[in-house]
Amino acid sequence: MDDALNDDFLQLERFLCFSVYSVSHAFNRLYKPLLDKLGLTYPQYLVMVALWQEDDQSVSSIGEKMYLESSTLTPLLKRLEAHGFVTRKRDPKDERSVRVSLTADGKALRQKAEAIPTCILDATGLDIETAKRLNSDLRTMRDQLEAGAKKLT
Amino acid sequence: MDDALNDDFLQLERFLCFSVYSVSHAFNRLYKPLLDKLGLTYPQYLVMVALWQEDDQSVSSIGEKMYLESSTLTPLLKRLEAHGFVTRKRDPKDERSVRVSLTADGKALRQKAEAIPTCILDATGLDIETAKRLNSDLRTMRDQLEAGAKKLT
DNA sequence: TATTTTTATATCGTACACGATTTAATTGTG
DNA sequence: CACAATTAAATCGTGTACGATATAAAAATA
Repeated sequence: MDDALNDDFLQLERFLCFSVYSVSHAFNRLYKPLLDKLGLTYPQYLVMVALWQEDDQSVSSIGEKMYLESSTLTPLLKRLEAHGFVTRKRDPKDERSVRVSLTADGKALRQKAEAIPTCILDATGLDIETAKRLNSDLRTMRDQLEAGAKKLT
Repeated sequence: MDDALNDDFLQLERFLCFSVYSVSHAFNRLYKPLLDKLGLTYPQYLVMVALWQEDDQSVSSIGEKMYLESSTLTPLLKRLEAHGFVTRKRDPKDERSVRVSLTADGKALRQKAEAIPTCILDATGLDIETAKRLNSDLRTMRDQLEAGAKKLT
C-alpha cells in the first residue's frame, strides 16, 4: 500500500468544487458516444433540450436558462444551424433580437434523443430518490454560488 | 404568474447532468475574482493544489488525479511555467517523462491561496455535513460514470 | 542485438466558455 | 424630435478540453 500517494488523492478529492469539476467531465465523456450518433455535442444537446421544451426562443432566453453568454451561444447556435437543426432569424418586432427555432430535422431529433436520459440515469448508478435529492442540493448550491459571485464582482 | 415559462425552467432543471453542468460554471465564476489576484485560472489552481500536496510529479500523474489528458495539461503547464510557478524538466531516469516541480514563487503562492477554500465553502451556503455528503455522493457518481463511459467506448 | 510494441508527452483541429468591446436597434428623457 | 442610455447579438482574444496523430524513448520480444 502506498499510503502517501493515497492521502494525496484523498486531499484533492476533499474539494467539493473538484468533485463537481470531475463529475462534469465524466458526464461529458459518457454522453459523447451517445450524442455522436445524433451529431450533437453535449452543450448543443442541452440547447436542443431547451428548444424541445419551448420552441422559438431568443438567444438571451436560452442564455438565461443555460447560464451562458451570447459569446458562447452565438457560435454554438451557428453550428446547430449549419447542421440544419435550427434556424436563426431577426425578430421583426425587435430587430435587436434573434429568434432560434427548430427545423423539421431538429424536431425529429427529439425521438432519437428520448432514450438518452434513462440511459444516463442508469449509468449514474443512483436510485431515483438519491438522484432527486442530489439534483435539488446542486440547484440550491448553484443559486447560492451565483448570488455569491454577483456579490464579489 | 407565467406557469408555462416556469414549467419549462423546471424541465431543464430536472436533468441531473444539467445541474452539474451549471454548478460547475457557477464555481468557475465564483473563483474567478479570487484567483485573478493570484494570476491563476480555475483549472490552473486545481493543478497547483495537486502540486502543493505532492511536488515534483509527472504530467501523467497529474493527469490521473485531475482526469485530464496530456493534450489539455501540456499547454496549461506551459502557462504555469511562463508565469514562473512551475518548472518542467525531462526525467533523466526516463526521458519520455516530464517532471513538473514548484518554483519558490509557486510554493509561496500557497499561503495566498490558503483562505480560498473556506471562502468558497461559505459561498455554497452549505453546512459541513451536507457538503461532505454531497461531495461523497458526487465522487461515487463520478466513478460510476467513468466506469459506464469505459463500457460504452 | 534488431525489431516490434508500448509508453509519455506534444501537436493539431474542433468546440466550448467568458470578459471586453463593438454594432445596431430600441427606449428614455429633455 | 433629438440625443443619451440601454439592450441584444456578434466579435475578438485567451484558456480550457478532448480525440487523433506524431514523436521519441523505453521495454519486450524475436
